[in-house]
Amino acid sequence: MIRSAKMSRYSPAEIEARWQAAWEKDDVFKAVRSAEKPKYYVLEMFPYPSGRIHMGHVRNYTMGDVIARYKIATGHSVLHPMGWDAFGMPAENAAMAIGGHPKDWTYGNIADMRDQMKPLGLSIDWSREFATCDPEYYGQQQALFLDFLQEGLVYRKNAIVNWDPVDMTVLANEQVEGGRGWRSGALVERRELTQWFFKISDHSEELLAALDTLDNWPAKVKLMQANWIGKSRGLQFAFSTIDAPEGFDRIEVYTTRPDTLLGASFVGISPDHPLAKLLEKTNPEIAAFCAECRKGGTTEEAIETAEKLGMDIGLRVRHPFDTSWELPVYIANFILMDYGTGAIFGCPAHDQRDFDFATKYGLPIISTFLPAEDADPKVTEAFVPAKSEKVYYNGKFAGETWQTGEEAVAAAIEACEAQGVGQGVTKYRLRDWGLSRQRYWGCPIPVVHCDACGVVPEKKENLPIELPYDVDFGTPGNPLDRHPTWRNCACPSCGAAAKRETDTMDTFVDSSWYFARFTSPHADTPTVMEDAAYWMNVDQYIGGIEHAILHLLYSRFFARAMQITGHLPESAIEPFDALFTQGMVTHEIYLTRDDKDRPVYHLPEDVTDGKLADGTPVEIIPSAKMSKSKKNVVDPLGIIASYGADTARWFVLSDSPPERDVEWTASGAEAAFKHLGRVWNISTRTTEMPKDEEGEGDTDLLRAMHKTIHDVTMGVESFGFNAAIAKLYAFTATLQKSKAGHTAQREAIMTLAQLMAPMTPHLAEEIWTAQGGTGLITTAPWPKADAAMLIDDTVTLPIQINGKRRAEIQVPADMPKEEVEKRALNHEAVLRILDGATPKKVIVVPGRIINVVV
RNA sequence: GCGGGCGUGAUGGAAUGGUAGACAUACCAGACUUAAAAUCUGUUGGGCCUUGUGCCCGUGGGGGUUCGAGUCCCCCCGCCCGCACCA
Repeated sequence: MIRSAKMSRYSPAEIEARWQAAWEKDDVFKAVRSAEKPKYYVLEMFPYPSGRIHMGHVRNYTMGDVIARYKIATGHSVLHPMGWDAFGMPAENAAMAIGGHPKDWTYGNIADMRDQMKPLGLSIDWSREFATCDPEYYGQQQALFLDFLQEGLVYRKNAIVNWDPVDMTVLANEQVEGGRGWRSGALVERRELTQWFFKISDHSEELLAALDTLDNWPAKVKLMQANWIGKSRGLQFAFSTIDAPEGFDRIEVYTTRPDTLLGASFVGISPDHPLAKLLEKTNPEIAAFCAECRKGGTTEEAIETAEKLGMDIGLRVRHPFDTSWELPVYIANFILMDYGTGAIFGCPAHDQRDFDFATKYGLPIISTFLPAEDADPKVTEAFVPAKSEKVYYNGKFAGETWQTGEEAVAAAIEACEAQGVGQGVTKYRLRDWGLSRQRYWGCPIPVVHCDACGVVPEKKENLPIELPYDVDFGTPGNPLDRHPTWRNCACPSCGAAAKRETDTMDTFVDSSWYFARFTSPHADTPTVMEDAAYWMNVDQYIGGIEHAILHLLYSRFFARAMQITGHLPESAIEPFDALFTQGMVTHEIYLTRDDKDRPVYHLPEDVTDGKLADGTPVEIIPSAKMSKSKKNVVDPLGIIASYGADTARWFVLSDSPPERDVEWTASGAEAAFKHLGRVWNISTRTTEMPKDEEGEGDTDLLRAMHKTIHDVTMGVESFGFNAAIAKLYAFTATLQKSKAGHTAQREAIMTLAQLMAPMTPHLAEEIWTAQGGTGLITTAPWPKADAAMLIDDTVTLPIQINGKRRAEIQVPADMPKEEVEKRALNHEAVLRILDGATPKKVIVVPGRIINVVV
């Protein structure tokens, strides 16, 4: 039994540890399957174990915690787990930079971060914790991989990587800086390797169509995913070539704008197109050009922003509608082999990129449609109207003369098919997911290369294939490749000596099913159907908008793949019922300049009133993402030490809407702390009040209380935490000024504590106990607003004249519209402004507003 | 370059298409105090005059829809996120 000390001053350091111990002792956050209660699964995107928590974590996990605690109070059986996205490059980089081993570094960081997280008082079931680098986890991931392989969901093909020719190693995109390797500074090249792929593209249509079922996802995320999948309807057809090398008498192209076929002025192929590859073998000029095109990074951004280069390879093709019309063929660096057929036709009049290209290489620019019938067909820039806009087609082709782009495309496909020129095709931009990584600190791909049997899956009983510990990071590249013995194994098929695959998996694989693993985190199969069926789906998923596409799309694919392989029920193929994307925590940047005018950054604690300790004024850059290099960081541990976790939790929720960035300010944190102190003082005052004296305004206080219950409940349910907190501030002020009697005040302060409990659980427990509440506030039922107390007898309606507010009237809430209108028109100010004029129209929105139009 | 989002007082922000600026910070003023801190109370978008129950302007800029726009539509500017090997 917990007895609070005699209440005097609000001292979080003392109460927070005590209540955390109480929750742990009672196991209140242990997720238990229950037959009576509805379940609720709340999950925040798990962190990378960098070693230090930052304010962004505090905000993210506090939001999830508010939901979890609210759901506990509303009678749910709650699953709120935590784990670690623990594989990845930073651990290897640390090993290279400062020595040590990725495993030791990672587990050390996890221990540190767990220690930093626990004082926040989060409602997490720590018994379910795991790290993706635990062999227990990644062994099950290997089992999933083998099942996917058997189902044909995984295959091998060649793909392009960034190659550092000096370090002789593959580079991640972030390791390519301005087209050069980050360590060696060498110009990066593109190189082909055989790699493993998940067949996510087989599910393009499904993943696109199912977005419509995700009612509780932000529309922007669904839109981004839809655009990423990129479904298009176009025409695939061939240009016949003139005197081309053998096997290339046709060049297949795909276009989404067949209606512009009469504006074609050249054919472009990718430097990786089979024809380009053939020609570069014998033609040194073409070889040099292709090599030039292959310089630089592999990102779409790098390719799209690079200067457009092309080379006329001398080959000519015939236009499908006019065999006397010949077009040149260019190799061009902006054409992707991965999309369509790796070949396009260029229509400079209606595509800005083609326009720039044609201008550069002196190619003809032929208009096929115009904004108006009498518009000048001479083109000075690409005319690219929305596809839904009607335009005038000046060349004879297909469909109406005046039609939208969409109509024209459909008509063009139909016409081409009828003439035997190609066929209508639906394509998707989404590519298969390359999962091979030539790195050590990841989940080993459980396959074996046998001279006799080829690529053979490892036997499940040999899992997990564990990473060897004795590796060296002295030289760049994958230490698994260099390991003296680890690769050696017996072929699972024929038993002969064979070699292990040394590639490991993309860390996106690790994070694509962890949410399912949390439902049975220590099982010896990836999931347990019964547990998965009970806890899935995640009812509320919370994380950063930066994961809007890849992580969420991959997870959606994995849920389908796991369903196909019998690891998830059909009901869980859309694993996240509701998604919320939260904003960042930002802070001002403080800087001075050195003698060369370079910025010198200063920590917030070294700056007071815009000055350093020695009086030097600092430049201030507002609202910047917290980053170590800019020194605009606030350490949550320091804040917890000064003010307590409740203050940190309260502040990160109070100042901004959760989906937007919040600026951390010292004064804001101070204010949050003061406010919690005020609430504490009200509780103390209540306990010291005479118990049997009559007060004044009991009903007014309780009315305000019920309104607050209503508003805060709505706020929590709709992620309006900042608005909910504003209501709590207002109610605190009302309570503080109230002269109500003890019974009403006690009810008010206990209710206030309950409404605050999801945000400031320690303070809430302390007040609950001080007021004689039963049990823990954490498990006490959420207060219910009394509907009768929410209805006002009279309402104040603003009166607008021509949309400008000119007066207001008080009327009974249930007064009929006609009566309200009559009263408004007889209002003194209204009569004065109307000055005898007759209103043309009077709009009365009951309970809202009156607008008089003259 | 392409896709998505955001932009409101000195500051963070509030506002189912219906009183723009709730709530908080900061500032200023007052109470308490020998004083300071702490605490409490109050004022504060800009402008105008005739100081009123007053008028005009005001939600990045420009245009539009509507009785009514911060909110919806179009164009522009700025910032942020993503672009498939960062997590």
